[in-house]
Amino acid sequence: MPELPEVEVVRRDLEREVVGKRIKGVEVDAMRSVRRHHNRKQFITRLEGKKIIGVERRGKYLIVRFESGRVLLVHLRMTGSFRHYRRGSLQDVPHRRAVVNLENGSDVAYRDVRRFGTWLLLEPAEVEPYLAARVGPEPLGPGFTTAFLQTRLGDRTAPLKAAILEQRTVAGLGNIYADEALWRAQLHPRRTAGSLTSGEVAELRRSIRAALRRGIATQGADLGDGVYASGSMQDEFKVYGRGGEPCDRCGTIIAKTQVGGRGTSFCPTCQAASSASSRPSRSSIRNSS
DNA sequence: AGGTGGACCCGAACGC
DNA sequence: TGCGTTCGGGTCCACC
Repeated sequence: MPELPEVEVVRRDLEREVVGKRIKGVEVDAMRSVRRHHNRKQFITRLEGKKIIGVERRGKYLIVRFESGRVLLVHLRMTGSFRHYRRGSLQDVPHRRAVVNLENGSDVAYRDVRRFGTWLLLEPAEVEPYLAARVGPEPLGPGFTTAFLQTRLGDRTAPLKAAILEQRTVAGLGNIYADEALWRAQLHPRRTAGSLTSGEVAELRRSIRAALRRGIATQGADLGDGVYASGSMQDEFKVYGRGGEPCDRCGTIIAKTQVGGRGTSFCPTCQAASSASSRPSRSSIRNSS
């Protein structure tokens, strides 16, 4: 599912294909978010003839900026994806929900099997307030400090994993990279968020950043399900989707459970519920024999 | 106020 | 084989 690394890969692709281009036409079919927030005809009219000057990202939101200052805010949710087609090669793929025709003759198609994805056209003054209400500092940016994370976890009683999944705490973190980050930090997903020592918070911050960076470096994860992103991160997962397999660090069988209503995979030994002292150290990483 | 669980959606995987 | 059921995932919202 697209989380920060996958969305960043999509952003880079889109940036390369659409920045500097002008929109000729837009087709929108069966998009709940457009019907809910806009008059469809007006939505299309507002995009036609407009020049795209940038594609940015905040958390999992894609920010398509126009010359006018208006912004198309796109959230892929679970199964949203974009694909760029050269002039005349546009295909009528299953679950295609929208197409943006560019003036150079190429097309950008939007696919979304489960139709959770959202497109929202915002006026210049609306963009920052909208995002500020929903997402915190970029975890790979300078604002994501240990002090910030400590404040967000505070004395909260929610499970640690639920706390870091909040987008105002860690913008762009989703279920997969949350599990991967907690494995790296050797923290139990059900630990009470407020129970972490400052050392553990610092390690958590490092682990979140490392997991996300690794995701970007591998061009994100490709989990099929109609998603076009084509990275190789799925081959490097330490816990996600690996329930029943041995932990790379200690050999214990990876457990699969529910935390905060979300499927959660973790190593019961490395990520013990308490007592950091008895856990395998980073230096005892197991050789694959 | 913080925490929890359901709704949204639909294909895949599973059970019988 | 074919049917029905369950699951999952990000975000919002209602409820406690």
